[in-house]
Amino acid sequence: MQDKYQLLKQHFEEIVTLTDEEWNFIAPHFEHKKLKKHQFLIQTGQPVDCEFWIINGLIKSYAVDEKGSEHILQFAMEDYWVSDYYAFQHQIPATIFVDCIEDSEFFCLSLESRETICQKIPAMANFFRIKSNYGFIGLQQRILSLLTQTAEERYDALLFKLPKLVQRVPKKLIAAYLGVSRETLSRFKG
Amino acid sequence: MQDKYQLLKQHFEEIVTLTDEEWNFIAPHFEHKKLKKHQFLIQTGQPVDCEFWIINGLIKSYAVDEKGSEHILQFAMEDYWVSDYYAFQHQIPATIFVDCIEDSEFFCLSLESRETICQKIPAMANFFRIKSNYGFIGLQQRILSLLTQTAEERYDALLFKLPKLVQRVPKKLIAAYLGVSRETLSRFKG
DNA sequence: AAAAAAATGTGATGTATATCACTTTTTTAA
DNA sequence: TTAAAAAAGTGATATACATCACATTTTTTT
Repeated sequence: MQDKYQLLKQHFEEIVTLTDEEWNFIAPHFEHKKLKKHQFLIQTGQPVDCEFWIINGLIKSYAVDEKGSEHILQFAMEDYWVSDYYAFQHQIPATIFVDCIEDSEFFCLSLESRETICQKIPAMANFFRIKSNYGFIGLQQRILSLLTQTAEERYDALLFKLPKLVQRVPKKLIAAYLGVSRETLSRFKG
Repeated sequence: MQDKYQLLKQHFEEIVTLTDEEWNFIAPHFEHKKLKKHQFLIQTGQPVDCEFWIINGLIKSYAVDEKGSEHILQFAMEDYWVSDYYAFQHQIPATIFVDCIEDSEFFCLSLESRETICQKIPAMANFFRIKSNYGFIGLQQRILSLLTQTAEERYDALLFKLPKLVQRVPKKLIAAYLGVSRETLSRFKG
């Protein structure tokens, strides 16, 4: 399992540098876990103990509306972070689901651990700051795409940006991510 | 002008604590500026030298599509941060506009200054990390609202959340923020 | 390998919202 | 304080997309 921790260390060191001493402090805060396809990391109403860093597999976070339709907030694959960040940050019950589209392996980090790490190790505060910045920018781009583009344009853009993801998951999930019905999406492009 | 700097210090100290020495290092990196209604902080094609912390007034950031329509990414009022974060982070020309809806006063912070401050003062790395987190969460909420709600539901939610903003700005700007035409918005509610 | 479940495709129809055109009201500036 | 500009309201019409219903194909499970 040690090799999985090396992946995590490398992930941090893409952005900041860590001494061995720092890494030895950080690593024990992360718990390694595996789940199979269709299993949940987070369910609405339940406490959100962790955020997750994906080692491999494919995970989705999504809201379910009154009619029972899914609306996908994020596809998370290897090297991505995912949680119900609203609930995690405020330490309240989850309002979204997070589950595995494929068998997945990941590390769990509690809010308390994250704060401890960031207080103790400035490089990690910078790591999470910079990651969060990029996340923010990505979401702004997505909001612009929702405001300025048609559903078909958003589909084309996603096909261009993440062609493998579009192959990898059922089209109804792509539709739920783009904000379009699966029937309408099925009529695009050809 | 010193009092304006005190507001900025208080803004940081809502989240982290700073020694006098730290504050003396930080403050000179912020430049105080004022602009009048309709003046630009950022224009597409121009370099994005700064992010901005709003002291007072009202500012909007928005994209303009091929047809010339505005799509509003953010309304920024006192105590908010705003920039073209995509361009700012990557140090490329702006792809959105940022201008004043009302006469406004703000502080400017360059990317270089921000990074210097965060490297030198861990508390500030944590400040920006935490701020960025909240920003990320806010954008996720907005994406969910765009995916799950009708235009009228989004309008009602905004009326509930920021009633004063809805009073304060032309409805066509509210429409451009919600992702609905001004005509349709004008038919809501009553 | 067979049966069940899930995903996909497609026609018919409905609807939320966009667009266009014009009028009225309010705000801004000369 | 008057003219000009911007904002707001509203009818008529157009359209992107949703929904429903059902057939077909693909994947999963036993």
